[in-house]
Amino acid sequence: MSLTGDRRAAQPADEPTGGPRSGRRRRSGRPEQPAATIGRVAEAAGVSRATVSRVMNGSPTVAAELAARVRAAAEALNYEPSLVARSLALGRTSTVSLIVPDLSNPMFQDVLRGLSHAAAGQGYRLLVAESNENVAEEAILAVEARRRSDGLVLASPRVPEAELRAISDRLAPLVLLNRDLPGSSVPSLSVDYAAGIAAIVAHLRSLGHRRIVYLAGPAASTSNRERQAALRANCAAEPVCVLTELACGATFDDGHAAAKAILRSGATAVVAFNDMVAFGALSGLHELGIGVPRDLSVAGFDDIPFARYTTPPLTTASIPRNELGRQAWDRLWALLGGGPAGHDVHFQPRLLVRDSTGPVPAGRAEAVGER
Amino acid sequence: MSLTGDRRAAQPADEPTGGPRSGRRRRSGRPEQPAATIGRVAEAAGVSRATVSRVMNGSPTVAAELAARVRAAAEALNYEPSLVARSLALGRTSTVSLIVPDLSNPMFQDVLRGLSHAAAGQGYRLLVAESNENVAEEAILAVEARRRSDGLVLASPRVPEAELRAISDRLAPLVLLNRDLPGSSVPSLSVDYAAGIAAIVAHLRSLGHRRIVYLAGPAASTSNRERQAALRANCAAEPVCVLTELACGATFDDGHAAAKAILRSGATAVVAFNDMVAFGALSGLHELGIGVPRDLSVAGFDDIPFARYTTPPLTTASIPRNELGRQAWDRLWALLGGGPAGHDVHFQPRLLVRDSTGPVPAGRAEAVGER
DNA sequence: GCTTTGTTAGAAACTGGTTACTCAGCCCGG
DNA sequence: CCGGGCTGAGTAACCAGTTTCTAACAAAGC
Repeated sequence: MSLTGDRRAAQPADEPTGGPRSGRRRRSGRPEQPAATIGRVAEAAGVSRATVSRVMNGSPTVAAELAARVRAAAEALNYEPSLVARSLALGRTSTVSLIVPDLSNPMFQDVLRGLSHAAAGQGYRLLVAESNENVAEEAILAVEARRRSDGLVLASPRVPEAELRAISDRLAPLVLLNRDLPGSSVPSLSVDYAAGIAAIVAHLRSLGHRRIVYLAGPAASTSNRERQAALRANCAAEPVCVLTELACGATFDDGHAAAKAILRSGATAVVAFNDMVAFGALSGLHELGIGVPRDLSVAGFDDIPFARYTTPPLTTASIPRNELGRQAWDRLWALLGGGPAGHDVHFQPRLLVRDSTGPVPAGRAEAVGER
Repeated sequence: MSLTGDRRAAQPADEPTGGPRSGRRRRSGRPEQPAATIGRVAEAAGVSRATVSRVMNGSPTVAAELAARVRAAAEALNYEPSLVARSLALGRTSTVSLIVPDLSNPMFQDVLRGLSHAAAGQGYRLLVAESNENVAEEAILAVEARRRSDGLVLASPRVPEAELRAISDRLAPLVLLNRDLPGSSVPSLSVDYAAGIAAIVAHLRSLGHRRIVYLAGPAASTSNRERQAALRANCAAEPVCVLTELACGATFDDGHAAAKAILRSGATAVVAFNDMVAFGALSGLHELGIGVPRDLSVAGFDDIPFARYTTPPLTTASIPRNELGRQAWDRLWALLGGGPAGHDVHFQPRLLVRDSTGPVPAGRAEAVGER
């Protein structure tokens, strides 16, 4: 028995010819040829593997005639370089990962698209994972996703800061979405929810509203906390502003269910956690015979694609979701090149005044002693 | 110069200690340790690489004490096995790819989610690519995505059949969405659009409608062609059915713009290419003062999440989008195991009768000589 | 004509894991 | 007391590429 024996030598010689040995794992089904490797192409072309590699990578240091021969051999064998082997040799996978809490959220869908497009421009592909299910394992998921790729874009509002800090260097190159890691050098892109809320409140005030009800999102949500805090701060700054808060949620149905409570609050304007909730509120109020914006004004947040099409079209704060993905790629690309990632960005929402907000109904402005 | 020289020997010895050599590519930023390899762990634990590998993979043939030592060494070095090297050795990446034409389409968003979840259950991750941009390169994209992973789910309505057939064995294991490859063994999951259209038409007929207008989707879209063909067939089967077709599109705005043409058609019912178009039509008709379903009935297709929330809520045909993704994974998983993929599935849409369809207005039923 | 320079292309080391095979050591029965 | 069976761990081949170093050869210069 040969000491240099191929460990597959024990397999039955089931190849019809003495030809190429079969791939380790063969699929059932089609006859399927043995998956050409660089070695087999080299053999067929009568050159070394190094030369094949050079030809496949367009190195100019190969004589034209030889290169043609190699290409012909590659073609004939249907050769495709193994990207895994290439990744190993190069130490680079040309893949980046994106982790989002919830793929059904339009926000992250657009981030996904923006990131995917931008990354594709540099030949990078995107690995996607949703962390919705097991919040506890979010950090593990992040580490694992990062290991499969060259970099990570992480939108993870729920991982505790200490834990995130502990693994942040294992995740680098890393770009954070919608949260930051104070004192670290991890680039972070976020939306200035406070500014968006401020714009909405200013708009409502300019219409004369002094009593506002907030339909709060999930308590665990960072973005809800930010929006809520901004709302409180903005109202506190205005002596004649009354803010009511209703625990609500993040869905259409949550907003819909809140309609009666909205009326009971006595407010003249509704600020919803997001557009879906606003949308639900619109629907619930409609069923109660309340006119919007005639009797009550309603504002959302996010500017999801459908916000333009509700009846009435929704006043909301728009955030550049695609841009968020694109810029995340810019940051990550910079980090991948070893350079600095550029400044953090705090995206400013843009107030979109549509038809769901209007002046305070006559006779209700003085409810809190206005003027 | 040593013949066994490390090719990195020429690099400046910038390590602060004589310690571990640095990783080939170092990032700027954090100090960053040298990325432990299995060899370094083996060295630290005083065992062979084989033993480290066995410990990391939970092989029971390692003495408990030794295993503990290895684990301690791995821990101390912050060792994480390279998934790329692992993939190369195992001939398996534990990644599958999904290619969709358009990530903004709710249909594919749900397929993405369903597939991602299902695949995660078996430890597989998902690589996502959108082929929207360059239709011409869709086939190339598919091949490339497939090469980075172990299998492919392809929703590619526009690649010509001949071309798809030509590359289908390079793409295997492959699962097709919303198209098939007759005569091949490639599993295919699709939606029976014809059945959905038939259900809608039957519903409209039962309400007395005999004049239907179809707001056609993009001409290049396979699903539009199927819906259109089914509509023609269904109407042809009914002697007293008049079908008008309007070139429209796939967006809200397309539907909105079609409102006047709808009225001119004299039809009593509208069948839209999809929900977005129906939604737009609803809006446009509303602006023209047309009551739905009082004056005109409107039906959509797809049951996108918002269809429940339009005013009036949209009658439409629902397709099990998540299920499509899940089943795609089932098929792919079977193929990855080398087994047969199970039967093709033709998902049957479910008619959801909501409020946007109603009886033909009095006085219009006889427009085509009914009864 | 002989050295110098410049191309090419090959040999071999390298990426970081996995695993078939081998063998040392131990326990036990004959 | 010796051979056989079992266990645990090491050796080395292997996955499929990339790249450094080296050497052969040709052309150019002196």
